[in-house]
Amino acid sequence: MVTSITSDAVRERCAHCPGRSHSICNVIDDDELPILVAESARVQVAKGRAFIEEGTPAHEFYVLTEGRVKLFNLLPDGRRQIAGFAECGDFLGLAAVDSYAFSAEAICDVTLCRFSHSGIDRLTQRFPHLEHRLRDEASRELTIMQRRLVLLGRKTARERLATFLIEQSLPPCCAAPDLLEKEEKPIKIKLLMSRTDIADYLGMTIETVSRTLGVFKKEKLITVQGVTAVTLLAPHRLRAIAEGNG
Amino acid sequence: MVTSITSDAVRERCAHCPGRSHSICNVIDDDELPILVAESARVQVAKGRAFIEEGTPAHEFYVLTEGRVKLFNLLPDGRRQIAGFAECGDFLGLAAVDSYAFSAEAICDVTLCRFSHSGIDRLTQRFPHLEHRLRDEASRELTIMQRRLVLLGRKTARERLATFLIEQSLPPCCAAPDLLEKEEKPIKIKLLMSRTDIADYLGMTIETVSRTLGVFKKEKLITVQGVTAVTLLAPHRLRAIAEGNG
DNA sequence: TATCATTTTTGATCTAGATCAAGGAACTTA
DNA sequence: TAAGTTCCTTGATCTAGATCAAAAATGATA
Repeated sequence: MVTSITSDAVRERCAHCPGRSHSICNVIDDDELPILVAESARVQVAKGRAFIEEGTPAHEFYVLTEGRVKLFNLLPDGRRQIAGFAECGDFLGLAAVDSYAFSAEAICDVTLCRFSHSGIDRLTQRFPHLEHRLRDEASRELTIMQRRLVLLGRKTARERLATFLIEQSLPPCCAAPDLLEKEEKPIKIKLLMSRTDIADYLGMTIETVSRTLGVFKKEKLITVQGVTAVTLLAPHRLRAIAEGNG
Repeated sequence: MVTSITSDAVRERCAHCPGRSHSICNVIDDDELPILVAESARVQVAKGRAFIEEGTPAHEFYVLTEGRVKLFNLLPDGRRQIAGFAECGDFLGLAAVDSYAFSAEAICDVTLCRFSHSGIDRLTQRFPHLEHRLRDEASRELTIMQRRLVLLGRKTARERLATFLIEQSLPPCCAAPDLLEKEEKPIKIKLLMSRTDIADYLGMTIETVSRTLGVFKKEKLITVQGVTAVTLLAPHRLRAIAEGNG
């Protein structure tokens, strides 16, 4: 009786999980969810807390189910490069050979599902297509990385910020700015990260981020409400700038 | 009789393949090589020829078995970011969702094994651990990407070039500069790519590459014979510079 | 509601690295 | 061996973005 209740509760956990549809979990049928649940643990991480540290042995994967997380690397003197902002459904931990190649810190209060490597091994044994799904996930990340290299290596501050704004305007799981509709209504976005985070993500300083936003404002490309709310007035022009035209 | 000869010849092809031990092929037993061969085609690409073009539908993977390849992205106005230089044993094509996220061009005459996606699907069906091996390969690439983001986003020209020289001094398949012996004898390396390629890899200009090499020469960190031969006189100092100290 | 702390914006100045412009080397071709 | 080509180095100058320094806005605390 008790186990049955638990099992139901546990299935609920996945069934209602906001990450379910986008995450790797979407290759597991509903009726097999208990197996998934058995191999995972729900974890809460408070805003500002790091839960993966670069260089430590990688024994776990995470599926982000609620909140946002920043992934980053540090140089010995404190210079920081943010590799990305993970959101609901994202799979964390692929960028690791024996130890993690990055650190992860919660931007707000966060919920994750933690899987041990051995747990994932058991799951891939049981659900062979999960392994393929993981490869897909890795491929997706690699394509994102390619674009990021171009951004950091070859784009101007203006182009970087435009790219960032466009990225932020895209729905989760759609990481391809080019493949988007050309409709021209303003897009409201909420920046959930600080200017410092934006700067460290784009490889620039907070001052340049601030100034460039100022320029966009003057050019009527955006309006800013408060600090975190931005409206993209001319998404297609921003997209052009992001791609190196404009 | 003929088929038997072919089969032998074909097995030879893999058995003596310089990429065999490092590439994904190393998860296939010798006696199963014919299956691998049946799904692959040997391809030759002449120096300077591109064989993967960013944005085109991704239907194939490649294993590089001889020569070197540059992987890159272009902006519409011609700015170029080289994501990496592939070498013997490297697996190409993971950074693709439906279409390739990068272009690939032979730096010298090159030999590759081409696999169709469907061929790889058949192989992973037959050899389930191959799928895991592909994921590993992707993970390895992702860790390299992390380091590259730091380089492009946060390192100085000096640090970038030091990183590059150290990278080039590492044996193929060892992509972790930190994990290396501290021995201090000079290391001779051969740069197989042009200054332009180096610049586009490091996110700088050829002039800065040239000047920074000049600085390293003056500081007795390196000597240069001709254009392509470089001797690292003080690898550990270069390593320190690469990591952001020095 | 006032005070303090933090974050962001704005301004003034500086500089690493880009750009522009010649020279040199090194490779090709005849 | 000479004459192009192409690639690399070196020098002079410029500039995008960094750094330094306040002011303004936002948010937290009491």
